[in-house]
Amino acid sequence: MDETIVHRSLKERQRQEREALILQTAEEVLLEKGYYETSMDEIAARVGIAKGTLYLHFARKEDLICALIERELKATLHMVEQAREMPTSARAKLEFILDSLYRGLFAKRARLFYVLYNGVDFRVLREKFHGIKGDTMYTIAHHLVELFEEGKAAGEFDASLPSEVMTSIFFSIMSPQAYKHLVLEKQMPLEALLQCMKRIYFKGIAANS
Amino acid sequence: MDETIVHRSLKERQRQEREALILQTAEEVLLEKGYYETSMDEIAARVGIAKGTLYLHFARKEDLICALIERELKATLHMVEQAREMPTSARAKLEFILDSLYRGLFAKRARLFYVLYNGVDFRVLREKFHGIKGDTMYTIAHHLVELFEEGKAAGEFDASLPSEVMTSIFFSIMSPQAYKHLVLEKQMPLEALLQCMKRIYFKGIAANS
Amino acid sequence: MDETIVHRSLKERQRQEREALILQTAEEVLLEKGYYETSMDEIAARVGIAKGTLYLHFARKEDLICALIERELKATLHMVEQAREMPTSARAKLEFILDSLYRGLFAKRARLFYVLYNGVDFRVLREKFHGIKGDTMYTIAHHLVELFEEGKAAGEFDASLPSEVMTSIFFSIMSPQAYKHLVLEKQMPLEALLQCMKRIYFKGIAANS
Amino acid sequence: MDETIVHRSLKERQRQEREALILQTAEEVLLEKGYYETSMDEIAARVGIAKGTLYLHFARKEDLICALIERELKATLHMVEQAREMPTSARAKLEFILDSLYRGLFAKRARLFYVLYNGVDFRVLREKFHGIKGDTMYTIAHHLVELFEEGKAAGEFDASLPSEVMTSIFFSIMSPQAYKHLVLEKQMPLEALLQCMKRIYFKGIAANS
DNA sequence: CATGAATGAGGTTTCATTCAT
DNA sequence: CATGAATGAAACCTCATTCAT
Repeated sequence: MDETIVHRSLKERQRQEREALILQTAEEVLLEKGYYETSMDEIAARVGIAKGTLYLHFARKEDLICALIERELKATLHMVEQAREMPTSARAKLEFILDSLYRGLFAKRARLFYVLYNGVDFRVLREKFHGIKGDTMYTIAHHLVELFEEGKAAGEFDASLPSEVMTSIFFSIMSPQAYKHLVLEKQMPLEALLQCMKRIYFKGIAANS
Repeated sequence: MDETIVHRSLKERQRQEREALILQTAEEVLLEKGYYETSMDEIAARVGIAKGTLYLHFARKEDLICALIERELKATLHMVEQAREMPTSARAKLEFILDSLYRGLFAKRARLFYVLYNGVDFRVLREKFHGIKGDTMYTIAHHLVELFEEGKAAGEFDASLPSEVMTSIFFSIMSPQAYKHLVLEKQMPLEALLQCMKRIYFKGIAANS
Repeated sequence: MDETIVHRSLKERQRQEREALILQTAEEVLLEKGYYETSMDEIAARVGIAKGTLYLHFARKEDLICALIERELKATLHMVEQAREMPTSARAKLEFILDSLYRGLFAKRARLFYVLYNGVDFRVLREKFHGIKGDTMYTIAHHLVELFEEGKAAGEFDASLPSEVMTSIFFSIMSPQAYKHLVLEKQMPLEALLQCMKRIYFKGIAANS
Repeated sequence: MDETIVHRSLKERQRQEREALILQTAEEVLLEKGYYETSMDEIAARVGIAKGTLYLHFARKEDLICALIERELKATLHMVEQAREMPTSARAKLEFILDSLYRGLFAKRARLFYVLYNGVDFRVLREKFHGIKGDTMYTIAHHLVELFEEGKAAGEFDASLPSEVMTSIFFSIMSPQAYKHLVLEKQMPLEALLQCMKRIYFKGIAANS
């Protein structure tokens, strides 16, 4: 019996490891090629498994992408929760979030997140996706709203601005295009761009002193 | 002779009208479904013509989309040029541009423009597309940069911010997602959203007085 | 009345002239590109008429090609009849035919004729084509058979060889591939090739002296 | 381990068998209808597989046809090499080649070979095709040239005739049209036709004794 | 379980032919 | 008559998904 359990949990762990590998790989391909140019064949090949095996983990291409998105959203949520627990000003917490999202070669996560929130790609996935939104995405947004409320209460932010709008702009202010255009093409240092964005954004929402 | 000319110009006008209708329809489908989910079949069906007829006007799907994009970009450029000629402050001109882009049911043009500037779609079109970008898109961006310089010179905007960054944010600040989430789902009036965006943005880039 | 007739015959002559022009052009395109790569569009464009006009003359692409073939066959028949009337030996007549067919830049006629007789292209046209074969082509072949009989009677050719076989080989001995390979690629003079072919062929069918 | 190998080789053998079946079928359709009238749909249907399966074996229609051609050319080359090794006169070797090509219901191979060497089809394939020609086809032709040289040296053939011309005629002497006309329509026995052709050809190129 | 060959719906594109002007 | 825009059948090819081994 025990052996069976151990065996099962071993199998199960292997399964989860492979699933993680699939998600990792899918993410890479997705960011390289975009949703429609990404084929299940290529993902399977890059992972080093058969296409059929891919379908043992994710019954549809959609499902794979959704799992991917959910994974990223959960990691993001975790990061946002970390930020909320920081013993600093609301602004500092928000800056921490921005930095986390966008640092590290304009981290994959940020690009994925952007694609997710602003993207025009996954149009078809929207419905399914909404299930996730109502879950993780909504929680993230809610944390941010609370952070903005927190900042307003502390006199940091302009209380006459709706927190939802502040959240929306927060998520759209630094687009991958800006990164591509300014950092990659025009050679602007990422840090400089981030500082600039923050200056504009936080000044824009600052309380009138 | 005259008759021939009249006849020709009639045919030509009909042709252009139909082409406009195709572009119009393609735009709708494109915005509804995205590039990859848009089929030539569906466009033809919606226009009410045969597939072959579509190909008389646009030899490839690519060409149709590019024509579409070019049309919108040119119209946008025209609008931006109008703004530049206005006898008002730089900020007023920029507000005019924002209003033009985003008013009217979050005008299709804005969404297309957004997709165009921030999109992760069209990955395949990039080459051809670059011809357009490098041409019209670049000119539009250049006008904006000059508007920001103008505002800086007039003491309206913070001269220590790079105009390119201001331009990037200007284009990404109001994403279709914000519109969907706040206006469509949360029933926020578009005008209120626009005012809010503008307040944040222009305060964010304002000169330190 | 008379005027009508004159008018009609004028129209009719114009019509025939145009038809000839169409056939001429079609022949050129056909030889350049082959049957399947030749489009009615291109023929019409090269002739300088509308596609619809083409269809006033030839109701189907097949018909145009058949008319073309028939024209060439009739010209060939005419030439063969000329040969038959020559006051020379059978061999000289046959050489005249070979020269006529193959001289002049490996005359279009020869290539068309070859395509026609040996070609693998017009497979689809075969049925329709057979109607022509049974008409003109058959007559041509018959003339050749008679020429061979004539030569046999005169002791020129080997009487134990069936004239039909002699005819078949006569038509296949100089393929366009031989021309392409030897004359165009290997720079062999056409005359030398022709002489060579004739030497082999006529020696091959010569009477045992 | 062994099982895996066996399994693999079984799969591999099945794959090759199917590929052979596809080539076989494609050959039939090709000979019946010609390149342009042959559709991948029809080949798949005749083989009894789905269209997609066809594309697992041959990524493009072109590739399928080329594989077909290459297969035939290689088999032909093999046969020619066999002939060269025969301890007989050059003429006997050449007769062996002719017999091999044309016997057996005017073997498909001969027709394909003819189409290949003399065809006006495949215009589009020429580039890819040239790779094959320049490779296998050239080798075959070269063998023939050497056979003719051999015969000349042995006093069998007329040394004043260029071997290249002899080769060209050798390949064009027995056209599929002759076969159709004489054997199929006029009921001439294939053997008789072959004998006749050979008599004419070899007498034509014989040395003047 | 893992595999990957097989499937077939669906997409783009071409072009002979028709027909309203 | 002449025109050429419109048609739509049919071809090639891709790829998510299934399923026998």
